Amino acid sequence: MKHEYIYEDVKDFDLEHTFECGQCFRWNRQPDGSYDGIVRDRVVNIRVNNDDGRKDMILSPCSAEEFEQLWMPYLDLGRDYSIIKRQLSEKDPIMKKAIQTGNGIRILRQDLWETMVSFILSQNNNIPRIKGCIEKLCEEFGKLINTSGSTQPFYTIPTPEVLAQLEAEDLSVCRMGYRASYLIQTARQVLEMGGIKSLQEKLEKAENGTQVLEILQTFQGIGPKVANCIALFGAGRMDTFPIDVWVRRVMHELYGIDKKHTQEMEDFAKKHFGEWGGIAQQYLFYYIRERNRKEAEK
DNA sequence: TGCCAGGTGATCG
DNA sequence: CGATCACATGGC
Repeated sequence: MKHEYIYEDVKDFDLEHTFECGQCFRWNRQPDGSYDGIVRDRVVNIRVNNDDGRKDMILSPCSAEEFEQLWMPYLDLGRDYSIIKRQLSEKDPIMKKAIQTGNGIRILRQDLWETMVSFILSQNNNIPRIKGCIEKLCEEFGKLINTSGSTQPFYTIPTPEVLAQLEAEDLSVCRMGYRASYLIQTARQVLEMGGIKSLQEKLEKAENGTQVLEILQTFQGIGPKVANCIALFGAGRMDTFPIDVWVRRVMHELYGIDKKHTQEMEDFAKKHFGEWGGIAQQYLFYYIRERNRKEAEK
């Protein structure tokens, strides 16, 4: 009998919107609508019982202690999103609509190294293929996770120590193309600076968001966009604003900013969305992709 | 078949 | 600086 943990009456949380808004790559929808996810060396299933508007979140397997220490912060459940949503909705009808569409998105507080790997692989790539590259990488070079009773094996993300010893050809089985050498070089750079813990401390000590981005951009394969994603999803910097092709589309179609004017977009985001830029960006990202998906269906 | 995908690095005016 | 191009891979 698996141990379950029930988090009762969860607010502002939607499984699909949170796990399929492009911020994470190791959560998979199950036939019953629940999600299996791999985080560090844990595997868990999360489902939500929707009872007359009241939602209970059920994690399995999960102890009370594990919930407090791992899942509570990971799922960002300590934050009151209703205040943020209200602030963003005011004075901006476009954002208001986007928030309605992606209602229940939470920004996951992911592992720093995992986000570095994930978003280095994300460049000039599409989400299904990114997921495939990451899974193959874990299968080949990660550690098998002990899940007693599970039919299917799960693996961790390989550490910088493991990846630093490889050559680009070793990764050819993962089909990540030219990004393979970026990954290896970045792993080596991380070791040179004393390991991932050391980088984490460095980021925590940074004076502001700009400095965080500067540090991240010293790694091979990490430019402005990828650095913003790592800062947002892997370092808890909610004040960042990753600008990718989809956000460019939103900024152009909905806010009337020229697609080439990146600086103008950054200034607009800072002024308009301020400290919650990252959350605003996720709503916009989800909104435009959802709209695009529905258009394609027709 | 050519274009696109959560871009970046290198190179050239 | 800003513009331009190559870079692997697979889906449509």
